[in-house]
Amino acid sequence: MSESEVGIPPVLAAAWGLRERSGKGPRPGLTLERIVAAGVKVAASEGLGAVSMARVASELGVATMSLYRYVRAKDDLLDLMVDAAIGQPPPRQPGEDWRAGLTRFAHTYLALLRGQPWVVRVPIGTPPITPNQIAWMDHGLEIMRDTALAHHERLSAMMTISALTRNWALLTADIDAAARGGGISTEQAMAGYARLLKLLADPVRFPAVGDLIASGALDNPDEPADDDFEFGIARFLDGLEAHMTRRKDG
Amino acid sequence: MSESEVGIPPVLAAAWGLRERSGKGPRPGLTLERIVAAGVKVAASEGLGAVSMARVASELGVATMSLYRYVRAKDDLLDLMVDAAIGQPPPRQPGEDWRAGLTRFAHTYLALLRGQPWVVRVPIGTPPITPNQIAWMDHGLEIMRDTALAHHERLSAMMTISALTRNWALLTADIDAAARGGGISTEQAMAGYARLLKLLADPVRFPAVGDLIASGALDNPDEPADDDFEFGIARFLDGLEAHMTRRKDG
DNA sequence: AAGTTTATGCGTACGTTATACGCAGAAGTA
DNA sequence: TACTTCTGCGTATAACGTACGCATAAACTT
Repeated sequence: MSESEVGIPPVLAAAWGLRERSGKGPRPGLTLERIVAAGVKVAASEGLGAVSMARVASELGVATMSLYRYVRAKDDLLDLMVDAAIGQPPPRQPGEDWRAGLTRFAHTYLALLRGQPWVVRVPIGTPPITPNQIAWMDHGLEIMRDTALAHHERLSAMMTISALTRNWALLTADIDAAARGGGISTEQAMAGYARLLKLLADPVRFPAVGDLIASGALDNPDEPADDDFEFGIARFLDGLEAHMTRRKDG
Repeated sequence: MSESEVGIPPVLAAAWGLRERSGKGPRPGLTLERIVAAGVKVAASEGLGAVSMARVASELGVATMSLYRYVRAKDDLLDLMVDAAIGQPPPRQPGEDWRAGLTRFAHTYLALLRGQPWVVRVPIGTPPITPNQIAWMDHGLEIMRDTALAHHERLSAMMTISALTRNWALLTADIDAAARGGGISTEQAMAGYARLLKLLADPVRFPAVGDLIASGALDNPDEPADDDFEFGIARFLDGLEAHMTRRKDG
């Protein structure tokens, strides 16, 4: 306890409900919860780009600078908004084995991010440590409780699944946003991407991409099926399974 | 060719060198390449946050608005900067099997992103389509050429490996940035995170996280070993392998 | 009851940002 | 020589995050 006498960052104290009011001074007219909820509302209806301190304040009918009595900076607000948006993880299913559990985890998380596409656009600046993020992490680790995996391997598995899910949510959200921006359907936006690839990627210079295009893999608009996402998750789970049996047998 | 008569977006035309000069008018005093290089230089030395149109222009000794003759918006510049920063992929190793190839791909890509941490902080808005991104994609697909994977599976594999690599690069860059910001070492920053987790995550409310902490998995600072990253990639490759043999045998 | 302490709401101000607009001048073409 | 087209860029605008300080409200102290 010599040099590392650093306390808990204010945002985290707020997120974990550790803010002690001294009792003095005027009674607060706002709560962090209301501010965060207002931010989430703006983000949900108008996108993350519309979330400014002024916009959130006007949503609450207060002055912009009033928010700074509850939040040190906008980044803090964004972190709290993400925590509120992901909410609590679903309850553990009793008879579920680890593979079904992790698959369900990925699907639930993806659906959640799909419902609030702005969440994956919030720039990340720290490892996850807000209450609901920890709760989701706990949920995932719990699913792997009875496996042969080491603890750090479970953590790594959680990171992998989260990363793949977030990445897929971001990619599809980008495509959707481009589609909405151009007034076309998601399928048309996908087709537009395939067309661009054909136009720009010379098959002589990029033979493997040329093969990909020639294979027609990009032509069928099976986008809503999330095939690529499923494939990535399933292969990773295959790998986990192989790793476990290898450990048991070896 | 009825309604999809949309042309190539200007940024992409620029990135692929498809800009045709009419010959008229004053000779341009700048080139896109110089602008992009200036942006990369600023990002490399002062971080992505320091990259403003004004800052890049001053780096070149021109007025801010001059840049807009070459770039439609700042986002376009950022996209071109990313493309320039990742550069061309390494050459294919002759006798390398797909597994060794994809492993090397991941390591090379990670090293590249580590060397320019700002790259993973550029907000992504579209699927990858700039020349060097396509080149990397081609490189990855080429590695899988002789495998039993379907084309869309190869694409999915590329996406998975890229996502995991980018995610890991971002996470470690965040920790490094926090460390530098607090004037401490990366190991100390990691230890600080573990300490926060211990402080905030109640083992009764979060039993699995409690177990993780109790296991001591977070205490050993084996950060530079990139163990978690390696594990994720290795399990995915295990899964790919299992999938292939299953396909061959089935 | 009076004074002290501390917190709140917020008006004002500042520095930065991206970028729309339009003009002067350069280099071609007719 | 006239006309077209493109360049560099000065000016201006709207939006942004947030530092600062003041008036005031509530509780604690004496």
